[in-house]
Amino acid sequence: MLMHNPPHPGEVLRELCLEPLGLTVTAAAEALGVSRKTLSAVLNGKAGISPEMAVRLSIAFDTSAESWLNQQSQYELWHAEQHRKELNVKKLVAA
Amino acid sequence: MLMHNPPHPGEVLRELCLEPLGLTVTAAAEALGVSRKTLSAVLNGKAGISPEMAVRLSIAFDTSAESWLNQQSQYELWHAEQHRKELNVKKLVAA
DNA sequence: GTACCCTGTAACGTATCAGGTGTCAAAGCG
DNA sequence: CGCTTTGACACCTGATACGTTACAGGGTAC
Repeated sequence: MLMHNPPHPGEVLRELCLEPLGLTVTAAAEALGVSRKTLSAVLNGKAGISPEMAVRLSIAFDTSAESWLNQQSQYELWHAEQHRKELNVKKLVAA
Repeated sequence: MLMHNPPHPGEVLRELCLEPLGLTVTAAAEALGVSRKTLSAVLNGKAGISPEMAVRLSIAFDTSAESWLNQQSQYELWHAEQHRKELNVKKLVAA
């Protein structure tokens, strides 16, 4: 299982896509077809990477949409696991 | 890429977890700690598998939360890909 | 027929969240 | 000093996950 808090996918996005290309948030947002705020929110961890956003990233940066979505899933899953004991779930099959 | 419409993860859940164990929706919902309506919505494709639900499933059925979440991601991604051409995204790196 | 259980679903309210528009502070440039 | 650009924030909207309650329909047992 994941032991440590994974970084926001937006953090990875900034380091792996924007910075290497010297792209500003405004320029990247325009290319992606979203508002500056929307991209800004993603980059700062205020919003996740939606399936639609993953497709946008895959087109603009010629990457895999799945990888972005998987990163997002792992991030959300890690946070959900932190509340595992409060879920009050009964086991239906033996562990 | 995915060529065909993937099934709702809820459909898989019903066939792989509920039916083999002879579980009713009511019984499974109670064990999972959610309302019958919530589980029913998932099973019938009216709702997706949330990260929290994935953790619930992993506990109750001793399965991988990741696999459920990945199925959900693939499902959402396939639908998002269907609108790829309407997104108006500019390529920032060569394909 | 009557009673009971299981199911799906509609209506209502809650919380969360992606996204857009508008505004504002800070930094760069004439 | 102005002025543009950039990036972050506040507010509103639409969608969704979840809960409760209630209803209609199909079984099955009595």
